[in-house]
Amino acid sequence: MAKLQKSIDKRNALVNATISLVNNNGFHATPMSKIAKMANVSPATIYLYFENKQDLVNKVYLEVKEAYTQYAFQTYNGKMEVAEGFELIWKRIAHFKLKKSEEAMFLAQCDNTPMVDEPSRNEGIKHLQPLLDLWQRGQQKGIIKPLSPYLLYAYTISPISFLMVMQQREVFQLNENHVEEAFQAAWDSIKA
Amino acid sequence: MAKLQKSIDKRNALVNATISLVNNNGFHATPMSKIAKMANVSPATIYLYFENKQDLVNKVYLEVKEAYTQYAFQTYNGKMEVAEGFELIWKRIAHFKLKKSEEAMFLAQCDNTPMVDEPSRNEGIKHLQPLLDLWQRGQQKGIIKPLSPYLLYAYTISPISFLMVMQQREVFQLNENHVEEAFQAAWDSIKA
DNA sequence: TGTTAAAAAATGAACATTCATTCTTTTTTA
DNA sequence: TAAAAAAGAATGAATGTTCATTTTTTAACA
Repeated sequence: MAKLQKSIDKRNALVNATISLVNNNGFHATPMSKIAKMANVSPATIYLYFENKQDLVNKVYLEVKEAYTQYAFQTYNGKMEVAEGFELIWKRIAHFKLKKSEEAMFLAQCDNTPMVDEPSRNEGIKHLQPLLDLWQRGQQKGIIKPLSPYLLYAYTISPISFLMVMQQREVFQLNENHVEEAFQAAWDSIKA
Repeated sequence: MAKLQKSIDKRNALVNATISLVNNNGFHATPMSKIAKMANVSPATIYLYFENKQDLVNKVYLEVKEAYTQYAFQTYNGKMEVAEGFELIWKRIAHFKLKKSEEAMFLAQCDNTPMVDEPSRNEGIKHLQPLLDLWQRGQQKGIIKPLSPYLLYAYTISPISFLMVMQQREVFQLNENHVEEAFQAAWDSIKA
């Protein structure tokens, strides 16, 4: 009786407040009290939804990562042609990073600092498996250069992260042409 | 008479302790007391060398950034051929990021979080000017594609940052072949 | 259907701790 | 020996977390 009626809205508010505050002030300057205030909730309430601050940030990280890969692979299926699949995924990733920049920014911070703990970070890595599988398939068919997946990732995905940061800092405004150019550069650098 | 006899060794120890602790624990879990302890110094002594914690991290950031670009442009001069100059700089940057991974890691953290303040971040950006000049020269000569410097940076430099992180996490061991491959991919993606 | 009591959720204040910074004293340097 | 540098203890503010209490929800029963 009466289990799990905790408000999903309240939880979402906490997650969003965490993302926003960490993006703007950094993890070090984001006290629980501020998160609570922005979510219109008492500080104590956070502890009904999360064990502690570390658990909160871990969970937010994993959920955002999940949303990210969910978005990236949404319209992809394993039977597509390699080139077609890669273009699809690449553009979905680019779209996510540029349109959902709050989430992408948060991920960048998590991926470049020890603010999430090791287990959660390892968990987060697994989500990109479909892309790794696609690359492997491409390599077997001789469509993609026989390089380590880390190199493939470096050439194709990591540039988008940089562009996202520049975009976010309003130092550079990307348009559709840029995206197409960037995709071509990415594809050219890994196609056999 | 007796000005500036403050020990440069002590200052260096503080800088190095900051880099190491921030890399391993994050800014949020790096108290002044720990920095002092690792540098074999009293907490109060830090305030003889730096105004406060923010000033400390700003200065460390700028000094590491300085060392980075110093290293990157060490053997470059503005009269080199564009292709030659680019290869030189690119490889120096790669070398720095992979060999001096402590410093590179620290920069990555600073560049992806609000832990350094806005003025210092802007100051840090200026240091890459010689590379931007080289690109402009290359574009005038028709050697380099007419793309925004942000795109050029994204295609050529930012992949190394990703590889550095993977290297650091011991998830992937780069060798000389990888570096050569990565350079070729970078150059191919921007040459006209 | 309306009442009620137990359970869950939520809260604000309180707590212990940690932290950045400063104060006072001692040590080192010139 | 005077001035700078360094140290350690002290301070006050801030922070993560918990506690005691109130409010809301749920569901059994009249």
